[in-house]
Amino acid sequence: MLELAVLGLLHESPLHGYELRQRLKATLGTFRAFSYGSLYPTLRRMRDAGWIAEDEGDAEVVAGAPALTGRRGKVVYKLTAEGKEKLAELLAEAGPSAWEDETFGVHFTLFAQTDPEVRVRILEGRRSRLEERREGVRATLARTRARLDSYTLQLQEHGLESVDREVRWLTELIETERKNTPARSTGTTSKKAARP
Amino acid sequence: MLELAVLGLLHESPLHGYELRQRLKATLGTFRAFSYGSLYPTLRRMRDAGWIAEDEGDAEVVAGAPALTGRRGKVVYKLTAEGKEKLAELLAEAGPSAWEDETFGVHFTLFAQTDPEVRVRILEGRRSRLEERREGVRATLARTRARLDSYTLQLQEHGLESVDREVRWLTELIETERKNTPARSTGTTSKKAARP
DNA sequence: AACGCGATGTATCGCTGCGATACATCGCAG
DNA sequence: CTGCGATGTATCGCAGCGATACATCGCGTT
Repeated sequence: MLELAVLGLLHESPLHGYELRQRLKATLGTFRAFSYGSLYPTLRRMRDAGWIAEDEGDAEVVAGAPALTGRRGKVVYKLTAEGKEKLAELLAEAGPSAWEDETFGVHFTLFAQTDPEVRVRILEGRRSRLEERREGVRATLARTRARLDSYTLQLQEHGLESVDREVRWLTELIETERKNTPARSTGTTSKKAARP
Repeated sequence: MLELAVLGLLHESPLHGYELRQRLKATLGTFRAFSYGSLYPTLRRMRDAGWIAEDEGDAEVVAGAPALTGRRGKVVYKLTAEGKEKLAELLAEAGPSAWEDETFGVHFTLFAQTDPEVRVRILEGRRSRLEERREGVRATLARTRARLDSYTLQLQEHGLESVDREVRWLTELIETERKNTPARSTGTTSKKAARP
């Protein structure tokens, strides 16, 4: 899902690997880093897929002595038309893949570029996912509570509270979101709206 | 670090893969699952390394028709002497590897089997690690705040608060821990104590 | 003037773990 | 007697991480 993040970032301006990684750190914050070990291979894959292209141009600015081995200028990437299409497609994605732990954060940072309806759907999906998990854990916990030592119990408690906290956060966001949208009809509008 | 978790679980009683996984879910709770995709290969690796051994015995209880293809009874594993050694070694580990995101939870669930001094050291290490991360994010955030849209900002804020929360939790735990131990001298005892 | 160090920059390698999937058996409810 | 959900073992491809290597640039110190 690094792909989505990269696409989103490049949509604003062309960037090279290093910069991309800085931005990734800046936008994702506490959530993840996306090391170079994933970035560069992904960039290559995306280039091969035709979603992004190398935007040579200011390479000579840096290239003081480019004749060493096989040149070493910075490689600036920018979105292609296909890339933009792909981005739009991924941004419209409001299915389970969007509310998974690893993916949700990325989607969230791109909410400014996301359709309001999709935003709400992702937020709600994420919340259900979390609630499911919480109930699952609670159930297992109820069954096994007796067997567990106090440390493990404390960990469970803490984990459960964390989930609770995120659920509450999401709920607030959803309400704000609803308030800010023209409120198209009440409750579950549904009736689909361009599902791929 | 599934290895540590498995070692810790098997230290209490012999178990087979499926059961191991149930226990893993029960003890780790919200933190992770450890799918079969990691469990079984790990089990094999550990067996090959000599840390665990297959404890055949009640295989015939289940084996109604064992002659099918190449038998299919449950495989019960138990700790070997080497396994116990390895467990003790890993349990004494209080270095950076113990306070990483993925590892910390596992260490924590095994705290009942861990030396009190090591417990405190892990807790403190984890806290510093978190504080470092928080400051790092805060710094980047201060530098880039202006460029970020409100959604991204909210994500940052939420993430930061989560980290804060865990730091507070750890602080409480550390205090409790100190209170419960005979308090060997005051503050940073240090002077080392069997570092591998 | 020389030195080195930290930021910038691209890239690879091995490893851990995940999710999906396959397959087989058992006990039980309809 | 039929099928379904729990029990049980196992593999495959993939994403991402952390460590590492290497090269250049701008900077302040000595």
